[in-house]
Amino acid sequence: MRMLFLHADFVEYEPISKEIQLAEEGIPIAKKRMDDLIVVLTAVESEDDENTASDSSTEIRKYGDLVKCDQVLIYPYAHLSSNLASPKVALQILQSLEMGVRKFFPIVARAPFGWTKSFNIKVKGHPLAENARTITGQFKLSKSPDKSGNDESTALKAEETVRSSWHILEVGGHLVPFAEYSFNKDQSNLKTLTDYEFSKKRIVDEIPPHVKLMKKLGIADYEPASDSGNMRFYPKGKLMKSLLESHISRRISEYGGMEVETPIMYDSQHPTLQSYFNRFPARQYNVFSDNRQLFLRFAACFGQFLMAKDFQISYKNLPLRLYELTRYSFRREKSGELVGLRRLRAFSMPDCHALCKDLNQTKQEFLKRFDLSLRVLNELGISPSEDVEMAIRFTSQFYEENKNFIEQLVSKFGRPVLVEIWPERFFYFTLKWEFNFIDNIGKAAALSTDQIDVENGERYNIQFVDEDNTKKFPIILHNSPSGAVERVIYALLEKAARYSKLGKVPFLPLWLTHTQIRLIPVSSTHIDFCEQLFIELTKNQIRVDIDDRDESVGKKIRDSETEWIYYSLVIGDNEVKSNQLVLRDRVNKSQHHVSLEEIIKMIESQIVDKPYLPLNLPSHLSRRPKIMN
RNA sequence: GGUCAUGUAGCUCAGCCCGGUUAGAGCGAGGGUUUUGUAAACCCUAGGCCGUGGGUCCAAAUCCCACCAUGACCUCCA
Repeated sequence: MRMLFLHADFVEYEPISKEIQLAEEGIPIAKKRMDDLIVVLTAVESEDDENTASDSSTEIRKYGDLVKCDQVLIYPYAHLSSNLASPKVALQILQSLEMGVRKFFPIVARAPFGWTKSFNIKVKGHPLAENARTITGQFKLSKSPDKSGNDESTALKAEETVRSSWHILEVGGHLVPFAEYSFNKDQSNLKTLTDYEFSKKRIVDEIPPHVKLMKKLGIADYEPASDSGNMRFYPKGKLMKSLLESHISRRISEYGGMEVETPIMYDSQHPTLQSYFNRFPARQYNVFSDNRQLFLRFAACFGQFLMAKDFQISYKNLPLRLYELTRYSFRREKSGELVGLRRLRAFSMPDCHALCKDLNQTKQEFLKRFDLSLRVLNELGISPSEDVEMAIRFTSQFYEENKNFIEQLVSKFGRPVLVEIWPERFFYFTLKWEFNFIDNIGKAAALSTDQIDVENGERYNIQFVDEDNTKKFPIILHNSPSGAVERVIYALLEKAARYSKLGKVPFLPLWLTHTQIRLIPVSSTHIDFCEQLFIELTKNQIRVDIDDRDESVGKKIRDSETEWIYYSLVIGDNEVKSNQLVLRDRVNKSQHHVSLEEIIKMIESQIVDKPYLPLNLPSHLSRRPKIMN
């Protein structure tokens, strides 16, 4: 049975004439109207029976709970299916569905069966207002909610997900059904992830702490004049972003990714893109220009695939790695999902694809990228062994045929992982994994991810010439070794907040901080000496600034602390005379005598192999505007 | 869209329940004093259509209604 739920402000319908012989009798020819209701457009299919009807009424009840609505109109709508039941059976099942629904709703109506009807409906404008269901005897398919709609067919075509089974896969290959797995104390995050994915339960209701931190530290903020989920990044945040991006890009380049740049908007009528566009219309930003409907990309896939299609590729060139860091990818996520930097509508995403010759090469390449992801994430300051949990999803067929390979991934990760198994392939990929960061309010956010895509090579007509001189479609891997850059910042801030909660000193990685060392002159007469130090440190690619404001030393120290600056040097007469400096270390809460050379060495040793960018603020604090507290 | 919050100075907030001088504080900003030794020097000043619109009242930041904005949750995540 196929159903399309529409949460409507009102519906008006009027039977016009009998359409088929078996049409219901005694139907008054009069316009009917109902307000604030759920319209269930329904098509009964050939294999449907009383059970499907009963399952369907349960689905309607659930939807009613969801949108808090207690009126239902069952509206026969044959156009939903190309596999209709015979009219006689269909009417019976519709009647039985009606009976079922009456148990759950005080007001239930059914439009006459077998009649040509005119109808007028106003669908509500919220994300859940359109919802499609397919109910069969075997399993239940449900469709993700769609936007209030203009295009009904898109809602029907939209992606269906099957009910999947959940497991925990241990290192060594032991696969345990979720329900039978007992989590030990160290696995509380894995448990949280599982609960989050599986039962969709939350631990607590509060604002994630990174939202306050991103403002307080002058990293990022909401921009009320834009669409929500489009953030502004202050100088410190912009620097941090640039550094993260540059490091990620370098590692991908070392791995072999060829960096490219592709357009951010695409024609929604383009034949290759059309199916994608119609699949997720609710999540697109649309731009109308010159009578064309363009949509903003939600990933770098299109650009790279359209590009690869025009390459001349030999099997000798594979695996072929293409990389782009999108600034931006756009996803018009539902407003209620947007929180601080966790999920945005415009975000920067490293997106690296690899075209592979066959499954064998795919698996080798996949492992390589798994290592790359582990490494990158770790270098960014997010520890794979402490801060993230892994989830892996695949079809049962892929598992049966590639058990060893999957176990290899788990053993590389080194801890049990959450597994979702699909009975069939419903997406373009056969396997995907992701690293999930669990934040302080028990929400999971995916960072690194990789997928094995067996569909888009053909869809985009990307071909390579194989050894036997025939053209073939490659398998495509989709990897982001870090996940969205903004989300990395979110994870780092949440991690720092966790430290804070545990009574430790919160900090961000030294190589990402705007000021690595602050010079604090005791009085204005010491500023000259600070400037000499400044030149020396800057020459060694250390970001340094001078607090030359007319404030007390105590005040300047305090500000340095609240800005989370690792190192401060108070410069007074003693330092000018002796050349011995006293280094204040915020994280270790200590002070010790050192020389300038030692400081340079120490900082260099901590940021080794990380990119450097100069300070993105005036070097003298007296020249800086107040950006945030 | 639903539920629940919130909206007062650049920022963080108090005042609202129980209506009544000229709406307060801290931080920040401007001016001055101070030239400072490891987490907040001192003094002065300027900042407010109390989200918007209605209503009740002699009187509304305060009570009522509507709207708008923002957030959390519901839901979901190519």
